[in-house]
Amino acid sequence: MGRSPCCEKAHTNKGAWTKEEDQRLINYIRVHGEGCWRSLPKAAGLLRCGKSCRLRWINYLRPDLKRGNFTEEEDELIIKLHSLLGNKWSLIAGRLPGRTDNEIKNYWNTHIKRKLISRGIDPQTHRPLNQTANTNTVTAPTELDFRNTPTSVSKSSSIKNPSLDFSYNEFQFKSNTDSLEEPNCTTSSGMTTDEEQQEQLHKQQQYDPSNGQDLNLELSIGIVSADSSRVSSANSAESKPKVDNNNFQFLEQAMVAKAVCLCWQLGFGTSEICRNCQNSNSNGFYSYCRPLDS
DNA sequence: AACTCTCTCAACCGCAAATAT
DNA sequence: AATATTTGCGGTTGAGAGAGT
Repeated sequence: MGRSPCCEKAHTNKGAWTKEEDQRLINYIRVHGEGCWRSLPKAAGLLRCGKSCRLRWINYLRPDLKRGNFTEEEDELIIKLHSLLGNKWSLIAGRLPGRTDNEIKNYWNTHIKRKLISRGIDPQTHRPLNQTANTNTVTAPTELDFRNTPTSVSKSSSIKNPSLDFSYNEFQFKSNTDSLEEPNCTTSSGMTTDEEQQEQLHKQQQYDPSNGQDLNLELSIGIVSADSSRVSSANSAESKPKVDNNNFQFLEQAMVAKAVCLCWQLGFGTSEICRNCQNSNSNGFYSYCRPLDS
């Protein structure tokens, strides 16, 4: 038996949204909040399917959206994140406050791809174009590389290697429940997590997948155990900490659980997570760090 | 002015994961 | 545990705008 349609297509509008529809949606969400997208259209008096409402809100109507062109800094960050994560647009968007996955995806396809090609870099592999024919040679010091992995593969491919490096990140994960231990616990490698992070940082500095460019991603991810309320309820990471080795989200959970603010690691500011990192977004990740005085 | 081509981006679609029953 | 339902994601499409002829 196939899936039932998400809505009664015969009685729903499609295509561009009118101002009146936008206003109805905004008004409804102002009063009732986000969520329950399935029932929202009827409740809000909209002849749209729930998915359409959700998309319209997330990509266009949300008040915290940043409008306008991408900055050079955002360009570079997207490139770096794409080299790390591949086409994980929602994860990339999680690092760019006010930007949506759809927006970044479009921007990537229309601008950044071309930009990289003009630099002589293959936008899929992030390697020089004349080397992409030989990309079977794995040069990264990693056992799992998510870059350019089709969704179906990354979601279904087994993370069976017991010693899992999350490539290019300063954090190393093990694909067992130890990965969710508290900081300072000794891991299977015999080092404390702090030591591992130091070493991973060192590795990161040594290895550069983007052709000699600095790959300090300036990523920062909050310690979920310190205050799990910071993590959005939309993210099931904290509410269902089950470990699914076949699921990419396991890595997200592990990242959230184990990683710490890089600013903090590097000794910027105080002994606490910087305030940029405290602004968790809907993915449950914290914003990437900007300089504290920006 | 009229037509064609190219580009952009909002929106749709199908699928899979997550959640509910 | 099995099935149904909802949500979220990534790929793709197509309408509209702008540029070129």
